[in-house]
Amino acid sequence: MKKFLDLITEEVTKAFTECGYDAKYAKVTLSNRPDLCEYQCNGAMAASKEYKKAPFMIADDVAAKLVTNPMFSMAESVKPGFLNLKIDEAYLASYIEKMCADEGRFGCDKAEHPKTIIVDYGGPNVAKPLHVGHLRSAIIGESIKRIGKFMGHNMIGDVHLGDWGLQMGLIITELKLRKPELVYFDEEYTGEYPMEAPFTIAELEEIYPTASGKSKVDEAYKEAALQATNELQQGRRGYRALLDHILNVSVTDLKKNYENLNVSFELWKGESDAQPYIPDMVQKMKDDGFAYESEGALVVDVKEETDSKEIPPCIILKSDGASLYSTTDLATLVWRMKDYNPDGVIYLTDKRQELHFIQVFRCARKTGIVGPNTELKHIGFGTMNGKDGKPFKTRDGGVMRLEYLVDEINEEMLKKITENQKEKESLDISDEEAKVTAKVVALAAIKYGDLSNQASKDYIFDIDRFTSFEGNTGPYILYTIVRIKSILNKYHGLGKEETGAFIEPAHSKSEKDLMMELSKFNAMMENAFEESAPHKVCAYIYDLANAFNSFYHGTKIMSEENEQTQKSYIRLLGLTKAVLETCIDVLGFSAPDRM
RNA sequence: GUUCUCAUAGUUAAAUGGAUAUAACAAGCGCCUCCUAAGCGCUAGUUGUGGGUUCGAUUCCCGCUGGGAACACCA
Repeated sequence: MKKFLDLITEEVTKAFTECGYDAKYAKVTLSNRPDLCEYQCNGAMAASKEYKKAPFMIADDVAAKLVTNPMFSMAESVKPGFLNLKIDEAYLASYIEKMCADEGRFGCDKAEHPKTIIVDYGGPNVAKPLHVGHLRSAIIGESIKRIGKFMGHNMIGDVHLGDWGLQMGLIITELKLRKPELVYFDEEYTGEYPMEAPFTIAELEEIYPTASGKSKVDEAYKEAALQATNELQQGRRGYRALLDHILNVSVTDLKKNYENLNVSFELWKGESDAQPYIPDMVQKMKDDGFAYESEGALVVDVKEETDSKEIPPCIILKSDGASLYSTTDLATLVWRMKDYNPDGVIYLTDKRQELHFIQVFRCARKTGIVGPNTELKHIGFGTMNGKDGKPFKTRDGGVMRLEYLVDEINEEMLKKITENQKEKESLDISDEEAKVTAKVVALAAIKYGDLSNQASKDYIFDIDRFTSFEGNTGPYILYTIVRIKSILNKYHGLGKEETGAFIEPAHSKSEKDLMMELSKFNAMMENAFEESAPHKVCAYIYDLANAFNSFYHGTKIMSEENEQTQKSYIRLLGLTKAVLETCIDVLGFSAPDRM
């Protein structure tokens, strides 16, 4: 279905060319003066130079053509050369009606040429609990993935576990110290290893920081850990078996935590999955003459003529021959290209890693790991700060576990719902329902609070503000949906049906405003996908919720006497609800029935 | 030191080069015999600084000031 703005642009373009002006000046935009008009075209001012004519004369010409067009209820030229347009109510209603009929899509067509895009987000380390630093990657990545899916693309989310390197050696070393009798440490052992892990997730979460702490003060301990890491990488059987256990135990726990955030991954690959590809990749880089030795390390030059800053070479192997971050990321690209040949790979990390990705991307292109048809994109997000503007910490200054943060918001929300329940006893919400609802609303508060900001910017995670639930918040959006559900339930509860319903031209200003917002849906979603910008979806549903609440305030739907008009209202409500629900779904949260 | 990035109301955030810069929170005022007042309406208040490009700049370019960040063997 064509975008509303495009339909308008087509008509305006016709008018421009009929008057003898170039089509390129017929650029229509949403009005930034809603008091004067709904859409505007400023092309006359730009055209005045070429045609050596006063801008308002050009605008006058075009306006004269558009006045008689049934698409517009108003087309006027305003000095110095603005062309102001208002949409005809009947035309708008017919567009909204088409949106209603387009079930599930609401006028937003799927991509003609679906792309395969891998989204690399999450990035948790095994054996370590998720902390607030993982929140943004998970939330933003999940939303970008869902927006892409809605647009019809083949989006593949990969959690990209941090499951390689010294941390594994540390855990093995500490475990050996505590339980030397385990068969994993017996080099003579050739039998099957036990199915059950020799530790729980709670123990694992304690073992790692303990080991990490010891390695910093105990040189011999650190040496042992490095040795264990090396043996693991060489493929020592018992250690590989332990790695599998660590992975299993961790992943089970991680899945549970991500599930609570309504975040899921198609792939649970990790850094360790890239290791088998490293030797061949490195050899090829050497053979092709890209990789050379510099200061003891193996590097690939990635600087370009046009760089305004120094881009250091991409390090492929450390002086001691070991691989590192960039090696793993490059090797990961090797298997991603081999297994999926994606049209794009999107990485979500903290924006401080920007240079790393510039190096990796350039290196991947230069060495031919990634061809010219695959787009590599790094979305660097800003830091989640506390109220003081500094990185988010617990009250005693530690790193806050994600679970605790979520629990805290859940509790706040439950309090709020219980209070509301006391005020409106007619709602009759059970304790059980309140609990479930609290979780749903809390998640919306957290996600909307994050996603409504531009990803690249730092933002302030203010629990007090997010739990106050007024204004531009997730709960406000949910509340709007709940209101609509409530009316629809009442309507259907009376045994009424919408058969034969169609959208009537708006009966009021607020109803027209609501329709105008709805008409922007397809263009908004397309734009949000192209720019990987979930905050645009947030801005849209906020506007839409506002438009609905104004309409709701001024229109008594259940007491409307004209049956056909009431049906039209109900149909409009149904569309509003569906669009809002579609939007919050791509943002990664959902609405309760009551709150 | 070099480079990048950000700077908008008391606060938190918006704005493909367009008219009178948009909201929310906080402040003040009003609206529940009416579909959930977690709502609606109203009042007051902002583009760090100096230049430039343009008919027109929050937006593009250059300088300054002030925050944040990155700068080869951590991830």
